[in-house]
Amino acid sequence: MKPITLKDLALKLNISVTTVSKALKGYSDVSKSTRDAVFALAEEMNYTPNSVAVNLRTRQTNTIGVIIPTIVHQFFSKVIDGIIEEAEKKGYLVITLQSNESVKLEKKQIDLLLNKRVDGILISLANDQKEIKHLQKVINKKTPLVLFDKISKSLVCSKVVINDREAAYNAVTHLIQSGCKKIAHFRGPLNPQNSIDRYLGYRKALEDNNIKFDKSLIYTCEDVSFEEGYKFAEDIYEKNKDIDAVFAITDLVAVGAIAYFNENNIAVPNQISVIGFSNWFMSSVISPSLTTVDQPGYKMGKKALKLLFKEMNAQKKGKEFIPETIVLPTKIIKRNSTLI
Amino acid sequence: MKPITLKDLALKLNISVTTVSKALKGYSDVSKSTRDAVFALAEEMNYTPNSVAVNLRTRQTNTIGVIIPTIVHQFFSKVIDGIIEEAEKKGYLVITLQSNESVKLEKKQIDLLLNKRVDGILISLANDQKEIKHLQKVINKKTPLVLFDKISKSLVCSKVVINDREAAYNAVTHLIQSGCKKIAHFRGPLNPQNSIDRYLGYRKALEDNNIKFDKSLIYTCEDVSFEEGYKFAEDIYEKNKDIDAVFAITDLVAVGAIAYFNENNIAVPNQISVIGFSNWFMSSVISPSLTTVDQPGYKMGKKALKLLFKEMNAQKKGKEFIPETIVLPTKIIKRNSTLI
DNA sequence: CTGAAAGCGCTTACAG
DNA sequence: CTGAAAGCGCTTACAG
Repeated sequence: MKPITLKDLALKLNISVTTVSKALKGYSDVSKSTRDAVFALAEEMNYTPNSVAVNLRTRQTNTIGVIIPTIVHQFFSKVIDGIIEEAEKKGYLVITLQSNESVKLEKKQIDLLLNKRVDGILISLANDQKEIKHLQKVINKKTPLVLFDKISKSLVCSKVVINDREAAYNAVTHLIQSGCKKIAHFRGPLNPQNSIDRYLGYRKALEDNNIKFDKSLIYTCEDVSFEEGYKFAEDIYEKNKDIDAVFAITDLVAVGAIAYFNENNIAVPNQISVIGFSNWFMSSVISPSLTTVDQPGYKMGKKALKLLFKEMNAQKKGKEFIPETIVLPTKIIKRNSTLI
Repeated sequence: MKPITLKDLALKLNISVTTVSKALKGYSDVSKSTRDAVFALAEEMNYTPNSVAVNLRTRQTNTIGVIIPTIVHQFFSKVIDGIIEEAEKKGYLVITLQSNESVKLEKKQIDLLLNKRVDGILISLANDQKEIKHLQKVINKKTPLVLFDKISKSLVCSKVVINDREAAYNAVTHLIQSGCKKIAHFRGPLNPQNSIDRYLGYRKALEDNNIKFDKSLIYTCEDVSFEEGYKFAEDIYEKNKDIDAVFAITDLVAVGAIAYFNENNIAVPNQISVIGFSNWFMSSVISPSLTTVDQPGYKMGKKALKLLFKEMNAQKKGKEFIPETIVLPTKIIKRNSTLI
């Protein structure tokens, strides 16, 4: 039951391992008769090459590593979907790890992947990112690295993102154009760049429309959860009956807010409009259905992998590679939680 | 920038590679002074072992492979979550592959994982499963294998499942107890075992309650989608105005049905009750919220991996391993789409 | 306590 | 066209 090796084939055919290897790889300097014999026997004995040995010899594993905060999250599972599909096309396998928003875990996982000698790493950073030494290490070791969605501006490497600031700007502008004037923002945690950017987009939209920024209308999520959305909606409504819109950091939070409004007979969107971010499937089936910003997860996964391959290929050819940043377009999906 | 190897350390310390290796692995037959020197240098030079070489030498990769139909599906992403968490605890990495419900792809992926010499494989089968040769191959090669959720009865290996028949039986009984008499079933595709079992549970519940089975109340999903739920709801309502309940193969289908009923002012649950299966997060936030059967994905992933390890360990010790089947409990989550 | 040697299963530059 | 040899980076049984 031990796997068949090249040696087994060579022994049976009475030729050298070298020749068997070359025959199997279709080298031209092997006679047709030998090649045929090798292929026939390999087929018959059900030979499959031992990837581990090949990897060691070629210093290449055809494996890439992916680290995301959490997989049970529609956006990230879409990204993973895109990555796996694209990787498979090129004969690569994908190892997925979850940081659970912990930088400590993230560090350990980077080391695991590095030891595993993956050919490249794709990562979306944990929220409490303050230091980036572990990522700098990846770059120093010349392991291709691409950040996506949750990135760090201070790292010099390729990135795939959306323009969070602009997307948020557009979302809030949409609310303003529909007549809203007192717009709350349930923002994300303080650290992540995309949470900051969405907040800045919100502020800019207010500014450009001469709406005074009011700090008391800002709530900060820690877990970015349904419960927070619900709780913040309750709190803000009790303190500001005249609030007329909520821009939430993500659909889950928006759905929590809508749940509170529904339960308390506060009409969405007639009294309060709500706009989310991400476009989870869920948002299309709740009532009222949620207007939101579509965030192209699947595409982001594909693009991130393509960029990684580009870097890997440049490296193989010994060429210099200049990091690229790809900004994917977003669009507002208009549904029934906003007036227009 | 080439990674540091044992040889590099040995050269610097003027000792043999053997001793360096032993020191690093904490063998007792290395003097303390040597060990200290080795550790100090390894630390200083940032040595990390090359897993590929270790894997080749030890014939073990500390990697397991997982194949699921699709990752963008809350149930499966929960399973993956459970698998990854559990694997990480034991120092294992997880390669995830999606069959997209294609057996052809599944076969290729099995080969990939086998070539990769993963230490074990976890799989939830594609729907159009008719043959199982590729899985039999895994067993023949003595690679530990555990099936979960979507299994094949004819394979002799470990399995982790829920009792689909019983769960469906309970769901339908719940509808009957609430007074429903004309209960439709939007079933899954014809092939998968769990789809068959849920259908059988439905029939048994009718039988035990003296409700005559009516073939025209059965609709068969192909994609198990929202759209199918919607379409089937429309069709059945047009043909049977007196229908009073729908038991759907999965939440997504149930949510599609509810969407149709809502849009057409057919009161759920007062006119028609709806019960789903899986307990996606979505089900708790739609209106009316969906009564459903909770399917423990996270736990299933953990259990499947534990069973796999059990088999791997037995194998290492040369012990015989008798395949086990674990049946996880399910429960009905009562919400507002049913009368009680 | 230390190390030479063999070997895991491949690939490839080189010689013939 | 074929193959001996070296080597990828480790581990481990064995000798001293």
